[in-house]
Amino acid sequence: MNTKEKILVTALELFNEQGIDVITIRHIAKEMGISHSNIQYYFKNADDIIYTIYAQHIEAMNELPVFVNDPAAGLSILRESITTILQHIYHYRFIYIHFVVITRRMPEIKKIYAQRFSIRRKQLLRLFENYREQGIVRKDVPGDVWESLIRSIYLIGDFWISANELTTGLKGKKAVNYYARLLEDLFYPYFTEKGKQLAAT
Amino acid sequence: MNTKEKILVTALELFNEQGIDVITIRHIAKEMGISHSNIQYYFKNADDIIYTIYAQHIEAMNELPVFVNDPAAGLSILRESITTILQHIYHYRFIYIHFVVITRRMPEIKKIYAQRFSIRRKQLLRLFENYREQGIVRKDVPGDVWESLIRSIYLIGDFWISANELTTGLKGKKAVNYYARLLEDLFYPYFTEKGKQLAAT
DNA sequence: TTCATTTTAGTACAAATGTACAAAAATGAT
DNA sequence: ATCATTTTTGTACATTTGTACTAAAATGAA
Repeated sequence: MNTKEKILVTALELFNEQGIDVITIRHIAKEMGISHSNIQYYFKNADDIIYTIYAQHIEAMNELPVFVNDPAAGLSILRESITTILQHIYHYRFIYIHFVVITRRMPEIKKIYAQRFSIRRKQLLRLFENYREQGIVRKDVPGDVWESLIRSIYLIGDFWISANELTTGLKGKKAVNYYARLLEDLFYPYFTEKGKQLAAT
Repeated sequence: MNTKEKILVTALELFNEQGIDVITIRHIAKEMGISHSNIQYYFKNADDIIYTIYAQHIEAMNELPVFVNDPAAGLSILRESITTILQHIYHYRFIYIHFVVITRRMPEIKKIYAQRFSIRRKQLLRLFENYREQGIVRKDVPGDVWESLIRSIYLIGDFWISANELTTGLKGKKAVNYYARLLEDLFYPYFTEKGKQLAAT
């Protein structure tokens, strides 16, 4: 691992533990045992590091094979997709803790975020349609409500990290599992009898 | 309005507009046209102001007559309660933007938050039970799922402000109405036919 | 009016941060 | 081994912020 990569790893660790309002380039340098000028050689400032880490995260997320939609898609796809995504989010949790502040300082990130949302929204809508056709979820739910559900899923997906720190304070897998379950429970009332049976297995 | 009150009002405005990571005591003083030492006379530091504003907010919230539960409680109670609460949250929106950072710096706030959650949770559980007995919502939903629903409502309630800034960027009443609707839609699949009819009026 | 108290202002200082720059050290191709 | 390039370090400076302290101004009771 070269210096640049080490900086990114150390920065991620410190940001996750203490927050971007506390950690400066000098802290990262001290933690690594190098001079802060050395970090400056690779990154203009702390925001530059944050941006790079965010880009890494988004790239990793975009490459995930989640919500893949084959005609006989089961509920495991939904479940596994949720867990995988939450794991990635947990790994980069500082981003979500400081999401608004980060986007205020770096508006480009907002655009990247909006693109991702748009893609995932369509994926989810298709998956739900698929489930409807398979009789796994109810057919009597208006389109508006599905749209709202997707918004809610996204909102929870983006801020469960913050909610967790505010309340239960779960760590690692426990946190991921707890909030994966919360998201799954959001679907419960949409299941048909068939859906419930499928969900119980 | 005396100086102390003016400080709180000005601070709230600046925090809401620009964030606690940007606004210092000196900014508030400049905005008010007074010396920063004058602010220091009333508040030890910026955190002291934030804490005072938070306490104000919680006090106002605790006095709200929301989720009141009479035997024939209709859906309007739920709806109006949601809107009222979201309005208050919007007024103090900077708190929710910086919630984690604030609680990290002032752990007492976490305790106050936990108390509030516990009270509201019971209120909501009772209201749901009431609705179940009235046949407004379904009786075939496990207790776990109700618990999850409350958690989700709370999570969205605490972070819709952030989500809004990240995406739609709605202002004032438009924001409140949009997210009130989002929360209401969360209930949709729980309604019985009677509930749906009631909701449509 | 006098005088104690409250309120406001001015100033000063240490610490931290972002930033810039020059020099030293390390690296690697020839 | 030489030398250009890359990497790393040390230092310095302006700015901001929290904080403390003193003095001035305003207030109000006697």
